[in-house]
Amino acid sequence: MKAEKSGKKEQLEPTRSELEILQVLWQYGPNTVRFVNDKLNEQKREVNYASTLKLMQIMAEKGLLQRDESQVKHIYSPASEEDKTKSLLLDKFVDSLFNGSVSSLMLHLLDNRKASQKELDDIRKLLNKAKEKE
Amino acid sequence: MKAEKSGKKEQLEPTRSELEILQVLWQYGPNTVRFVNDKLNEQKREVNYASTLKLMQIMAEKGLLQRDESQVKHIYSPASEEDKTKSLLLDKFVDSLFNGSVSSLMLHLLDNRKASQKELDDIRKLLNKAKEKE
DNA sequence: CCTAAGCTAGGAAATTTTTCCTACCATCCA
DNA sequence: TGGATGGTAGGAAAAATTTCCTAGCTTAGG
Repeated sequence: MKAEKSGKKEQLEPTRSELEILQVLWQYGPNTVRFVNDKLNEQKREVNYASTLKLMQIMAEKGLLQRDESQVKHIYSPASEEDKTKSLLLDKFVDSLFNGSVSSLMLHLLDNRKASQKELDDIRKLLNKAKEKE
Repeated sequence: MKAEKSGKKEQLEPTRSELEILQVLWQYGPNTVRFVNDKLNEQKREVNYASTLKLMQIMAEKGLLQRDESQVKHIYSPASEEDKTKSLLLDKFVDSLFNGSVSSLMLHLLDNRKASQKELDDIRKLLNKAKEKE
């Protein structure tokens, strides 16, 4: 166990599989295991129902998900906000790969041609907005 | 085994620990296990020499590292270019977290205040350069 | 009421990743 | 020459992650 047993609910990093589940819940909102499992099978890959169930139970234990047990079919939802979780992961990613430098990250993105023209424009707008705020 | 035994040398994703090692090699260039292990202990966390050795051996087997055995002290270097590996990881990251949308990623970065003023300027310059190329 | 269908929970096991003990080989130098 | 030092290799095993079998409970339908 890496996490504290009690006390601080500091955000912890989801694993790969856990992230897949979070994505479904982010996209479709709080839902049952059955629903999530179906979506995983549609959108990602074949997974057994019991596997998804187990994983979501574990995530609830870890505090990654919240669970409403008032119904027979438990409803799970992300415990932390989507933005917060993504930002955490993003920070770690930038730190680990680009030494914390966002512009260095951008450089790679541009080289990649991963960004379309429209996206470049969007990004420009974002930057201008950010500038206005100052 | 997920990887092919032979044939295509398609790029495979380094694990977390493997990434730490790559980072040292990227930063300092080809080096010995001893060197890498020392840097890991200085910069990251405590690791046993044999662990680092083993991991680097595995990475060499996988094709993540190249190894010069002509000396007693083997010299390891990344098998793939830094940029290429980082771009691969970046692509996967953007796909998995932001549905492939770079501007959505940027939005998060800006909200994060992860980017300093200077960095924002740098990014603007990058974008302008990208624009000129068109 | 009985049964089929669907759900959760509890193991257990398979896989993947990480760690490190230990044997053995080479080199340096007293 | 012989011992200390420092290197690689080969297991083995610990730890973390993922998978899924199965028992037992609940509910809806006939």
